[in-house]
Amino acid sequence: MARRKKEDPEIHQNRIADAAGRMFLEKGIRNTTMDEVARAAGYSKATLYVYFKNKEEIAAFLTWKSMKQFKESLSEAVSREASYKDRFIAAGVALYNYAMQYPEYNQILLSPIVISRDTSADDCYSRTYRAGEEINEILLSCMDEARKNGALQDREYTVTEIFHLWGMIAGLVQIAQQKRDYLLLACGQKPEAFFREGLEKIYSLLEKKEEQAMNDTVICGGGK
Amino acid sequence: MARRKKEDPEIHQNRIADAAGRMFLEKGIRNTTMDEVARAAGYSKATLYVYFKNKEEIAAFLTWKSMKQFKESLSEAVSREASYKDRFIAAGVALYNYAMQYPEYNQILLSPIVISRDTSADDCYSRTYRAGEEINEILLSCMDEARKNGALQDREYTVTEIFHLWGMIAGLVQIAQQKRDYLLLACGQKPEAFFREGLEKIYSLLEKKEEQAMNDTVICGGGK
Amino acid sequence: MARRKKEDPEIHQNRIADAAGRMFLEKGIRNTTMDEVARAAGYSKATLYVYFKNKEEIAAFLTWKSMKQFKESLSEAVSREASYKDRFIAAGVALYNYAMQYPEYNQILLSPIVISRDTSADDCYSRTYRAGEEINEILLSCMDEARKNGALQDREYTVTEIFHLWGMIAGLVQIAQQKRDYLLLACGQKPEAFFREGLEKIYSLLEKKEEQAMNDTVICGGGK
Amino acid sequence: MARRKKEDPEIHQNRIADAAGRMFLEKGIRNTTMDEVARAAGYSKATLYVYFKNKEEIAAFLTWKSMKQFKESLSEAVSREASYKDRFIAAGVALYNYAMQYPEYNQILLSPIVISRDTSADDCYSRTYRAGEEINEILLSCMDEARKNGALQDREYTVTEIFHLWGMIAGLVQIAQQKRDYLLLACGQKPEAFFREGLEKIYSLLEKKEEQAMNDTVICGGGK
DNA sequence: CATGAATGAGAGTTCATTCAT
DNA sequence: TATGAATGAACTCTCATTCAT
Repeated sequence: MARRKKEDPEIHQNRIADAAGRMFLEKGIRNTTMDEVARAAGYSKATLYVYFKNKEEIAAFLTWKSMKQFKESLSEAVSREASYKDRFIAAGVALYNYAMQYPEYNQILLSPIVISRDTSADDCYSRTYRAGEEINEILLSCMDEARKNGALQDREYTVTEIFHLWGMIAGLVQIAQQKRDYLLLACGQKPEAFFREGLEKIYSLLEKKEEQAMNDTVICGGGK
Repeated sequence: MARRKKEDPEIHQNRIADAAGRMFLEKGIRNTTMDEVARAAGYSKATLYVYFKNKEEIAAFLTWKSMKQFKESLSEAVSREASYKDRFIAAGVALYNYAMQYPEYNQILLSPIVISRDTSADDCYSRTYRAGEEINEILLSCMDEARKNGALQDREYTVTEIFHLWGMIAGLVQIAQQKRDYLLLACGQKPEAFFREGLEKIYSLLEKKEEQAMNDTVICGGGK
Repeated sequence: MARRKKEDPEIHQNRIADAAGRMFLEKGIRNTTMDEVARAAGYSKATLYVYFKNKEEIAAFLTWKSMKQFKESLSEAVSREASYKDRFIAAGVALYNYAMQYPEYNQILLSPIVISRDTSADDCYSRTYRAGEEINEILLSCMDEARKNGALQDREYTVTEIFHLWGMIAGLVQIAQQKRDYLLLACGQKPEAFFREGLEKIYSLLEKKEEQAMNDTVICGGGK
Repeated sequence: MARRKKEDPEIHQNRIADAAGRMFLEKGIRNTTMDEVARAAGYSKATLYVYFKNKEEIAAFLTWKSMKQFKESLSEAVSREASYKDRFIAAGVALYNYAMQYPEYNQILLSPIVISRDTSADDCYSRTYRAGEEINEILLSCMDEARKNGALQDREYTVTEIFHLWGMIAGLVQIAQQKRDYLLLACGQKPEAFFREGLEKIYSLLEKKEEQAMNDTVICGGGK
């Protein structure tokens, strides 16, 4: 009873963020006014400013929450699949799904990072940052395990490499998402297929050479 | 005579766009007000709206111009280099440089394309679209030539593949650009180096390799 | 035609100020919202901020205008009356009437002066300041003339003295105005009569009186 | 017991009022928020409203307390001095000092009185009102005594006259206080000296003077 | 009694865009 | 064509005050 105080704020924050999230998805962040958020959340506008510094912070909060969700779906994905390749694909697909579900938060995550020197800070920017680190951890350990089991080329996988892979995959997602109509018109290809094929190519960069031997040519031929 | 009338407006458009371009680079598009653009261009604010439908169109116009510039640096890049690998690298670097110079226009190019069914239209969206197609042509013919000369795997290169490559590269650029500070801190790596390494990896996907020759089927079979 | 630009702003300023003035009189400055002013003036709120920096500036503008009005009624008052005593009384009554008509602006005038070092400035604070100086001039020259004509004690009248008189009179006005109800209840006296009597007392301080002559010198001499 | 209950709230009221008083002096009434008062007093904001109807009432309470203080310094002043003139001057100076110390409460006292018909009421407005009456008493009896001792003109001194004097003096104080900078710049005169001189002039209105005697009567007689 | 929480209301400001001339 | 002027529509922020517990 007495210790409800620590939870209360979160309830309201979530209620507001939920409403904002709905509006943001529906109309986009920029086209959603704080008045609309307030109305949708059932609070007064002033109350919004009690729980969030401003509109950007609501978006940042939702970004963080969406990232947490993504992290979970990612770790679920990599632990669900048996083969290492399937894990890789599942991870990529998780990113793809995330970007499709929350395009705007994904955009925010792709914009310049605010590096918080203060690791003890607990604002949503810091949380987002830390969530990013956790995602890196998941991927790193996943690849390391694969390497040890002989599934991947036998070298140390570094954050740099993670970022290489991540960047490439995110780039594919971006094309699949943003150029969806063009892909359909110009190549007759659905974004999922486009992404999937690209993802396989990226995976081939990691594969051990012997087994890697015989694929590829057909892929693209068959892709269409 | 008739031509003269068509040209006059362009002078003003360019004058406005130049001024806007300077401001946009300096302060970013969103943080530049139409007042500032008007002042910098030496016109009244209302006049801006005579030559451009709105602020977004000014950005679109500048995006198109920057894209033209990029197209030229790209075709220069691929024609300058002797080896096909160098051409590939040069093309990637051209994109990298472009994104560094005009991050905001690059962002715009990465956002959803407005497909103009009306190919005869002459607004800057259509022009941008057509410029995009020309860039695709350049890359396609470049790769085709390489293939014919035996530098690349011997298969038909499609727009899809171009987009795969393009997406991956753009993804690397994005990371290099947006996560610059993080890369320096977490991996001690400069963005150029990060990008360069990733670019080489992507190139390796294209390289002719005896062993690599005959695979794929598997992927495609399992992939879908 | 071409030179209408210098006048236009004034028209709107006045229109806004008029509307604001009406509202201010009706509900008081503090209880009048900018939205109400905008509505009453027939402009949008944003337009208000085109012509006035903020609410305070509207009040300052109206204060200045009311002061100009007062200056005129004052100079009319002193030029209308034949005897010097009547002039003095008329001047006091002018202040009384002013304070009754515009209590809030009078309050503003009684609050600390913003001394503008920049005499070339043309904001309404500077104008108010200059109008104050002009009022001082009127009173000074009026008293000087009276002195020369033998109606007042034969000594130099200084700004300090003007302020002494002014302060006393303003003090009476304030009591008459603010303590109106109390005066009626406790002394059964109407504010006008109360003020009038006090004013006569103050005037007696100036009157030439053989005996008073040297008395005063001492006061002033001994005062410091 | 019954008394105890009456006293407890006062403790809190005083604690709050003290804190508010400190803030008010430091930042002015308007610029002090209830949050600040609450923080300074060590209560929650809502608790402020348990002990005071609203912010204005806190100011009114402090005004009353400051007035009590003034009443004491006034009665001390008039009883301390031997000569009646000195008493008069001391009374004026007491007001001057009060206004300098508590400009905002002084302003409040100069604003329209809330006449409480209900003399049994015990809110701070009534208390302030009664304190005002007591001050009037002090001044009246003081002047009456002076008259009886032949120091002042031999006539009945009324509340009206007290208010005349009071108004004039308060007017001088106001000028000395609010126009301080102007006086220094335009007349090179310090506010204290300015006030002192004016005060002496006002005193001269009361002095016994054979010739002045009947002059005054007429004025007052004619005034009504 | 004490208070955490919520809020109505309004100030101030910004800006892209429109419109009459 | 060019533009001065006006404005709708926000966002951001602040605060006194209320109310349920």
